[in-house]
Amino acid sequence: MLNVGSNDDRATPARIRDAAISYVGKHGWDRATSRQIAAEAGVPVGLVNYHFGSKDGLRIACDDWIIAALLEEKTMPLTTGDLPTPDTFIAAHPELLPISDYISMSMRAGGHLADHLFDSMVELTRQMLEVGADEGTFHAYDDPYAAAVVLVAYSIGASLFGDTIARSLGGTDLLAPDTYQRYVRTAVEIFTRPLFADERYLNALDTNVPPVSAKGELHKEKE
Amino acid sequence: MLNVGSNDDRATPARIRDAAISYVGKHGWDRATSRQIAAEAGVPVGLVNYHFGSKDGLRIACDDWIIAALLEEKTMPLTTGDLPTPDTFIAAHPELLPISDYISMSMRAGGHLADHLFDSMVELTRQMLEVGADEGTFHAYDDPYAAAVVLVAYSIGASLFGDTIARSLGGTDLLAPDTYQRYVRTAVEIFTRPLFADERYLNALDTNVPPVSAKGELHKEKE
DNA sequence: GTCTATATAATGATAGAC
DNA sequence: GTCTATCATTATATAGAC
Repeated sequence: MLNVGSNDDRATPARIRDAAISYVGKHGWDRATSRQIAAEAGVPVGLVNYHFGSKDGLRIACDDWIIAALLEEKTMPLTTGDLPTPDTFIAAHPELLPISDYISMSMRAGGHLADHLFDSMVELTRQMLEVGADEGTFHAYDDPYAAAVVLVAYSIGASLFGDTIARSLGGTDLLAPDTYQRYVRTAVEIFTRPLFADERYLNALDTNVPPVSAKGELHKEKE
Repeated sequence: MLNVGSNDDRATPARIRDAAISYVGKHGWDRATSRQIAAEAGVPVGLVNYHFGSKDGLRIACDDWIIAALLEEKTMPLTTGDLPTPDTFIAAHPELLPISDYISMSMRAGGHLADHLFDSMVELTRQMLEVGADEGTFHAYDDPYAAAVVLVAYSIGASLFGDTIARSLGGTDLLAPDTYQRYVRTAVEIFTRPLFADERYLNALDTNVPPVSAKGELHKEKE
């Protein structure tokens, strides 16, 4: 899949779709144009709309293809202790690497694909938390589903800001050995040695004393 | 600031800039047009480029104004045990609420403002980790700066996916009392009771057995 | 199915009256 | 400084030859 070699026996719609996934992965849908995608696919512009109807039709086709491709991959290693971060997921499935940029872009942009991926990651994480809790390797949280939701949001944040993290850590590529080691070591330490030295904040919440707002009244609206 | 009431005594450049911040906060720079921004500001299109030269000039002016506005706010409560998440920061500075959407958009899009905000949040978090470690309320991590970087990436992820988190938790608005309580309670529990039930993963890293990357070596400590 | 050429609309930016 | 009118470009989408 996503073969960009010389002997290209893919059908035209597949070539256009793969070119779109590649190009959009670098520039996003807003900045990507039908002409640029067509040029990358080596076809004239007219064929894009002939096969997909419109640019939005192409986007939907790409999203659907991504979802279908991820559904075929069910070998996520639930046995390891690693959380299903995008990094570890891609590491376990290098054949999905060409679409990883597209996925990142989609998470940034939001929308249906982002929601779908978020939900899938939550479900995977929830299962891993369950297995880990049974095995005694993971802590059994009071609200396991909510814990999965929050952990997924965290891991996506780390994924989207991989380049920024690398830069902050003095490197250029997060996957460079030194930088990646420092990053992973820190992340693992955070989930091994709790940030809060004791349970005072948790107890404050459980005794109905919200620590954020001084007046104990949560915010009303967000404009 | 960002007054959109009836008695609008702001100068025209300020009105255009505020309208841009508001509109871009909802739609992003790519989808925002000069005409729509001008319409929201109640001025003809020509004035936008007259005062800011170009659309990109307007963007730079907005970014600079945001940075300046945040620089004026130095009252981030370092004494509390709260981490400087975007939520808590906005909660501490409700006058910045009109620009929170613009900030979120900028973090999604990346670029100089996003990098600047990320670095600022890292520095704030690093200070809080230091203070908290001295006070005994926070854990003293082996690499405090890297810990701040990772925690900021996590908090931004939670911030960018606030709506998605709310939806996953069965609500529509993350700041609705029930949903927010469930979210905060879970986040606090995660940072109170470590995900990893023991130190085996941390020890595995420290004994030179990287779980993800094939070849790895222990990094040298931060400068 | 494929390709060239074109229609239509919207954009950023500017010229010039007031 | 403000506003109207317009230019030049570029985008999506389509028509029609092959």
